[in-house]
Amino acid sequence: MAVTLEDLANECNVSMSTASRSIAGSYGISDETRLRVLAAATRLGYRPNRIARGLATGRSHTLGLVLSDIRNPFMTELARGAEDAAYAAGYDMVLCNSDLDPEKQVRYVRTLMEKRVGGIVMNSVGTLSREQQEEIVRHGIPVVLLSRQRQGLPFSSVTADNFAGGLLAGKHLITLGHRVIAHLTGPRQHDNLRERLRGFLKAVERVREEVAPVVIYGDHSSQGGYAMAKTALKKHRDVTAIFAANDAIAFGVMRAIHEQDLRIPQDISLIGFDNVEMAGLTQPPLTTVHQPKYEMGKAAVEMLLKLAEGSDWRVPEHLLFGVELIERESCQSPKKTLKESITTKKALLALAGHDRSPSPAE
Amino acid sequence: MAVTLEDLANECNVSMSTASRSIAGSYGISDETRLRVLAAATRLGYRPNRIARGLATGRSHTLGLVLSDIRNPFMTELARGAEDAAYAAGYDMVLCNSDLDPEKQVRYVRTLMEKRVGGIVMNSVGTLSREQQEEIVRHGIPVVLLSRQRQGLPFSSVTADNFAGGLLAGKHLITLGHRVIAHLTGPRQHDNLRERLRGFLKAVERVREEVAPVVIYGDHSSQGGYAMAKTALKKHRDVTAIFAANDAIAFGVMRAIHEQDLRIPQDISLIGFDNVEMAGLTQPPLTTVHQPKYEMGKAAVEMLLKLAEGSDWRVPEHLLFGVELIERESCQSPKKTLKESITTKKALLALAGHDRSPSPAE
DNA sequence: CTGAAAGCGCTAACAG
DNA sequence: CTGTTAGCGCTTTCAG
Repeated sequence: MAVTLEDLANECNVSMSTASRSIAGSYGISDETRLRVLAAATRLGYRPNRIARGLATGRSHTLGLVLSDIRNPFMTELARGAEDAAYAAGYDMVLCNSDLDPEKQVRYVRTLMEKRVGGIVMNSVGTLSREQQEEIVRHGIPVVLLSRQRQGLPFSSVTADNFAGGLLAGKHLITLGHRVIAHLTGPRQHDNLRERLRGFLKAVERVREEVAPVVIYGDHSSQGGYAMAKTALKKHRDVTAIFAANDAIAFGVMRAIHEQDLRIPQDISLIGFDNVEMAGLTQPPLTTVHQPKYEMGKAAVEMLLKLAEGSDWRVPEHLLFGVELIERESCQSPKKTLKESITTKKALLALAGHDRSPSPAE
Repeated sequence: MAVTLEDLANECNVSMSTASRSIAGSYGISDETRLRVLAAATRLGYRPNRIARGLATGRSHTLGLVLSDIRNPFMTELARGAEDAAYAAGYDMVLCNSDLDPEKQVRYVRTLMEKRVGGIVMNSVGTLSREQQEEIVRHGIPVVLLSRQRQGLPFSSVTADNFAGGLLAGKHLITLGHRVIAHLTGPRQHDNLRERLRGFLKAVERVREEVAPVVIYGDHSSQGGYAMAKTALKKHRDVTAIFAANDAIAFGVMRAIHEQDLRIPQDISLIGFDNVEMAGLTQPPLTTVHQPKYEMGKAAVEMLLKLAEGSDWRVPEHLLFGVELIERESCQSPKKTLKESITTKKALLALAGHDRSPSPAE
């Protein structure tokens, strides 16, 4: 049905190899024949069959991306960076939503391996058993872990500096003068969240005698954030600031705070983590720790491609991206007097030091 | 390097066909040999090479999904529905972000065709030239348009009832008593948006003599929404309600309204469209028109699979999903007296008729 | 129930 | 510069 290379060769009275070379643009073909073949190709509407080519060359020019759920805006950004890098290199990217379900995860990885993809960017290894991970290693397919790390396996990784981020957030709140700070986070086993917590605690440590950190574990989603905030606000009435372990949690917190008829930042300061797009659009705009999500996704497939195309076996690389505090309008110093309970935006901005103009004292 | 079917066959002292049949689980193999082969397969760590299989069978068990940008939460939801349906059917899905760039679009579609995918779910046809669209038709690859329609081409489609949605939104605002309503939308050529506008205008028409609709065109993003709201609020000071053509626009509108020190819904009612997840998390939660995004994505690949697997040529199908008004807290009747400028949530809910308990009068 | 053999469409030595 | 010849790893008639 479809026109094949052989048809094309016949049409031009050349051998298949000549036709093949002309299409591929390889060396050793006279301009004249190449052009003739190319012309015939468009005339006949020839489309190379990449799967045949893949069988012959052993490379599918496809990559796999497995993550828990593309609907998470954080992942979405990673995915976009990854896809762009793949596209730039002439690769396609198959998307796999594992939902952290071990069975789906395994099935996806198997399929990818069976399709002989050039490599896999993986965001969710946690649920893979040791044995399964070793199966992957044995198979020899390049893998890079994205926003995730794993000890003891020869997988490369690209991550953000979660510890530094936690430290940054903690410091910011402390510098602002907060002394009773709640940190709302997710499951204890979650490596990234654990690092953020560690960073936060480190910040607190420096002023150990005056600061009371309260750590609440829950679901790292907006629902979880809502629930955790409710308990935090009830149990710890003296809390003046909340550090949410990610922006989704922070959104839930905002809702809870508003429901209590409290104001952000006048009554409670709030800081998030990730800097997803929506963080700039809430009321008030959320101060948060920025992770270079797009760049991380991009870097992950670039690293993967190096592994996939480099013939030699290399030791795993680990790329660590820096993070950055994005100051918006959800934090201010805790109010001590009624007077400091400022409501006009202008005054708030001035207080938060948002004014970018050169300070007169400098 | 990798163990092949031949290796497996040798190991078991059977022919390749027997081995093949055992793996595929086809009929006509004694349980005994099948089990023997299967055992050997796991023992040797045999992984079928799907690309070889694809070449032999002519089916790649892969689908393509091309959309403008996965970072748009609306698309993300479509994509997830699509991917789930693909997974359920044993297909993989390659993700293509076209950015509405004609060149990328073409390159993606070509690659997909060359990889002999079973079909393509397309959200962005608009930028394809007539000629290119016909190339696709000629190629014979199944295509279903997702959240997009195209006249004159034999492409199936699944869309939401945008007209009904616009009507719903308009009616809601009018019923609430609003008489000066602004509709903030995107480019005029955008089919879905045009339908929403049409629905809105239809709602307005019924009370033509008293209602003044003002339509503002801009960018259908939060930035665009912000900008459009600014002009709307400046030029039309009597506006009491805004219908944003999608939730992203609405988020920008919220920001603009807050910046003017106006309140939602006390001063301005706001209604969106799409019902993305974040709509339930803003302050106040956004009233909006729900599109069954996930289901639409799912339905699109199910339809595609029918086309891909059904041998016979069928006429294009068009699936139209209903929409639904989700009443949250961003709308109320326009205030006429100072007294009606209610601020407590309880009173607001009562006013908006959110109380689900049986009304005493019924 | 099992085996032999002919491809699927393309690439890649290896000769000319 | 161009043609010949083997495969790549699997499925699938067609015989037995």
